[in-house]
Amino acid sequence: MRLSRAAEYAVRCMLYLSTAGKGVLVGRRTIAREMDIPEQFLGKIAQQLARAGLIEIIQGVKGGFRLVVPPDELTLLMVIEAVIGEIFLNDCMLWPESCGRSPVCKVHVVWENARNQLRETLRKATFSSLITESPVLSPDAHSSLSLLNP
Amino acid sequence: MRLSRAAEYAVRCMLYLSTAGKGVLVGRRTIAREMDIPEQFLGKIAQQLARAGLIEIIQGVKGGFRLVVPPDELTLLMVIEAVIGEIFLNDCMLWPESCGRSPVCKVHVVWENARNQLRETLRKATFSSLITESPVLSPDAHSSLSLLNP
DNA sequence: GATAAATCAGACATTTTTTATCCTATTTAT
DNA sequence: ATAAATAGGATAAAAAATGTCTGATTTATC
Ligand code: SF4
Ligand code: SF4
Repeated sequence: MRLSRAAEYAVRCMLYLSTAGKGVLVGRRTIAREMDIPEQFLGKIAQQLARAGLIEIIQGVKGGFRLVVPPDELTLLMVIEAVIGEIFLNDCMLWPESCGRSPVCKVHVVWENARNQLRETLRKATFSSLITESPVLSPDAHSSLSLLNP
Repeated sequence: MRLSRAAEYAVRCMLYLSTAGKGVLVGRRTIAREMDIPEQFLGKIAQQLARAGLIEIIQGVKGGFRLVVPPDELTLLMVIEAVIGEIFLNDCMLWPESCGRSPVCKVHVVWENARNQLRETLRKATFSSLITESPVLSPDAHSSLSLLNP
């Protein structure tokens, strides 16, 4: 029940590219060094991000990656699911037929809600909001903090 | 990013025990057969549930498992975390020192909120509510459904 | 055009996690 | 005593995650 390292690397890569700005070309080596990602592994991850249409990969001398989607349209969910596939949390979400109980199972419904909630939270996190310096509390800080003391 | 099969089996086992009622002894074989769980594997999982204080294991002829906690105090979160450990979603939740960015990282904060939200959802799901027959919409059906159409 | 610097993409290797099963010991009702 | 049941450590098999290697390809520059 944890994020894969590959997805975390993808997020870091996109943080760097978002800071550079849409369309700005950045070398793979630079990103790997600055964000503590094994360079070859980053190559593999970048392939997935490119296939998902999030970045463009440039070959040759002075090659590298460039952001295709503007940071304010790019979400954590997009980046993570580009790498690990759609989030389902429980197998019976993806294959309801794998468990005969699914049509009447209330646990199934809980997972459904949990999944929607999680994906919604990740969808709301745009990269433009993630790369801004953290000066003060965000507007919805209260609703977030309220979760800490239930 | 998916629940382990062991945790799903644990949930099913506890569903069965909750239906039987607190303190009622049920044979391991019975549970395994009724809930489609490999019996030996169920034995391993039961050890974890017992260590967490959720069930009691009785040896000998006519042995089996019995629920220690009343179903209305037993939550999905308790059962799942008894098996897979506390949910953290991202490694930097458990070990903030694993990433030097954690003190200022806004992604970190998103994961913190997502984690709290998920655990809260699972904490609200008591087994007494999970085993009731599903006749009509629950009181909070609207808030749940609203997530489906964001 | 040749060269060199960069990435691509498939195959391969290693490690970790998950999912069990085996087998002997122990417990307990009869 | 016997037999039915679970305990618990060891082990095995499978799957997933995490990288790395290598030859091919692309492209700026000389
Ligand atoms: S028992 Fe319910 S939650 Fe578990 S796999 Fe079946 S449908 Fe899904
Ligand atoms: S970059 Fe942020 S989210 Fe990723 S590991 Fe570091 S602190 Fe956690």
